[in-house]
Amino acid sequence: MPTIRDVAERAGVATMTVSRVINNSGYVSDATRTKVESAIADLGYVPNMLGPSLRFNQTNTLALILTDITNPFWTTVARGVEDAAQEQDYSIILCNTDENLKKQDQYLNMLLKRRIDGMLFVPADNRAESVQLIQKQNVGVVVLDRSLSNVDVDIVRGDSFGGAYQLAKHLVELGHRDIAVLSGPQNIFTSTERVAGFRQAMSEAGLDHNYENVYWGSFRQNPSEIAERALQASPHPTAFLAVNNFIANGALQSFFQAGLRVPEDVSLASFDDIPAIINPAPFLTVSVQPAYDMGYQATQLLLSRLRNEGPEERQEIVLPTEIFIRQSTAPPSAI
Amino acid sequence: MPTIRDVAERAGVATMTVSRVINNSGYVSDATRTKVESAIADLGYVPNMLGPSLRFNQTNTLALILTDITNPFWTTVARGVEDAAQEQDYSIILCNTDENLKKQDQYLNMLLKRRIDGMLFVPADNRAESVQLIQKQNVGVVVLDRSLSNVDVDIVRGDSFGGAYQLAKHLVELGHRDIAVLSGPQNIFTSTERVAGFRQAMSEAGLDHNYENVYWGSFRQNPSEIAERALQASPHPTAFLAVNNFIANGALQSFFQAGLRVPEDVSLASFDDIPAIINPAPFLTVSVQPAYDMGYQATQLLLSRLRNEGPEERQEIVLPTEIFIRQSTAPPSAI
DNA sequence: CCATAACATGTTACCCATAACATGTCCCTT
DNA sequence: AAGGGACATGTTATGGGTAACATGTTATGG
Repeated sequence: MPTIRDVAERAGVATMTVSRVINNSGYVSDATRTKVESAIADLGYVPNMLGPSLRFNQTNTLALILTDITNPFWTTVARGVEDAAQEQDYSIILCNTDENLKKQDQYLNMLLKRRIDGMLFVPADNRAESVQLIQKQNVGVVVLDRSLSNVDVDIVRGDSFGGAYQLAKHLVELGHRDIAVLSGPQNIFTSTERVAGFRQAMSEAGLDHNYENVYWGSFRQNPSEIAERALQASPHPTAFLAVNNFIANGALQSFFQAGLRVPEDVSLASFDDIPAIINPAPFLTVSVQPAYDMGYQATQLLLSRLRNEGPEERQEIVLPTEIFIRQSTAPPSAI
Repeated sequence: MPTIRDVAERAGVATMTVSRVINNSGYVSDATRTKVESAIADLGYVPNMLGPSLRFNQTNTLALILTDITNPFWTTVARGVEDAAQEQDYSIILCNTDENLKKQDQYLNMLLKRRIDGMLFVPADNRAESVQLIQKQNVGVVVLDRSLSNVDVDIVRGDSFGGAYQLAKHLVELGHRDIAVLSGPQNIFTSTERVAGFRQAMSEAGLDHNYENVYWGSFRQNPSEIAERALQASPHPTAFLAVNNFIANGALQSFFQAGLRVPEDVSLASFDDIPAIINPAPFLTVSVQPAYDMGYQATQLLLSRLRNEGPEERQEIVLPTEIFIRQSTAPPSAI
């Protein structure tokens, strides 16, 4: 691999002059520039970013730490992140934690050793420690999708409360009285927040007796298990609010196995859409978060922080959700 | 940020001793180890990988350059790549080229400047130049999904020919005679290879007169346009073989707009599946490539190359596809 | 014609961790 | 008792680029 020294030697100039040519900085005469450029071309020289990275402690690299890129919601977020980063000449290192704290900590350590400039971070739990660890190392961080209390950190997330409220209200207005929530873990913000939105809608509808109708579970392993549990109630609920798309699809499977038709026998509403190009015939009534924007805006915020620009105080940007009423929800059947 | 020197000073030892403690290399007495470890903890020291990276020209970083992570096929590949990389302590930089050569070249340049150790590369065209550029810079590369002629490079891909052959044969066996291929660009291997598999099946069935029934288009912009063109033939084909999932979904949309039912009026077969967790009620007859394995195996091959292990000669690993016959294909209706 | 600015190029120090080598101690073996 | 291996720690050079500073040249204007 040729270095800037090899180029300088071949062109008969100092390395600094080569550097000026490469970065278009300072004064360089046309004759020198030409000489240097042809030396670069002859040698096939490619500058080594590691030098300046080490010297100035700037790697132009961000990390995106999320639970699982396999979920189309996160895929779309990732695309927003990547696009925003690319516009400003930053690279993205991708990390899947699978909601696994050990894996997450491993990744965080590795990223800190790499001296990445910032992280877009979907924490696997609601502790403050991980974020504080990052901040202590002077690495920028914006938390995605989930809110954390007691931490002074920028957050970009969807309106989980409002989305769940709208979906629950929609089910109530269809005439459902016995509605259950199929939720994720209790220590994850989106789970609890969506449950809270549901409860608010139920309270307002005077259905407080169903306030506790919440089945907690996992976002990942065996997503149909949650719905199976909920179906054991007798009579089973007539409507279900799934807290994310994986849980909704798991529920669909267990409804199918129980011989229940959607929406004739049970209604199902959920969060997050599948892009039309993947699913051309969408069926589920959903509350959709602006996933791409979430990634894009969070990255812009992070990059502005790295430039010491942007708002003084910490931001908690809550993006509005949009409800799409489709075929999976209908009035309850007369018993 | 504390450096190894700060730790050494605080522990009253040489930096080299600290290095030995961190990397568990060489001899260190227990007493010294304890001193150093508490100094590390006190200072919150995190080693800076950039030093050794610069010194030894090894970044423990790979890049995954693909067309669009938004496509679940690529998402799954990406997951395989990431898992394999993580097992061996490598990070993945994600790049979406959108099949855009200019964007691709930009990324390649940026990655070379970063001195990444290797690339998993889905080339946006079938030229040899891009791969040669990478190889000239002494960066490992494994080409994914697409074959390139005239380049000495490892390739891991699915059996596009065989998959298309199987799907076409399936349509023929159902009784279809007028079958069209909805294809991608002519300069992309998977397009041409799948068209070739289709033609082989048609030839064997004595349907050579339909040999040219191929509609070329784009993988990305306006995926329903290809099917629209194909429908203008009169009579229109009774069966369609879409060359990837995006094109298939675009076709479904244009069939719907034309008032054609699938499979009653037209049959549709395609490539690549949507994971069950995303689409619990799969409808399309598809030829499925082992996407996760493709990513996983390619990464393992790349990493073995970086260690100067693995097979002597270049590998072209062709992974078998599996056909899933579902509701989107049926015998042609009597006219 | 000289002071000064603009132009042009060069020199040096620095970032951080570690391989390679150097030095020294202690204990065991013959 | 001497020699040698295992143990323990330290010193130095290295990698590639550029900010900061230094030096020299040419053009401009009063």
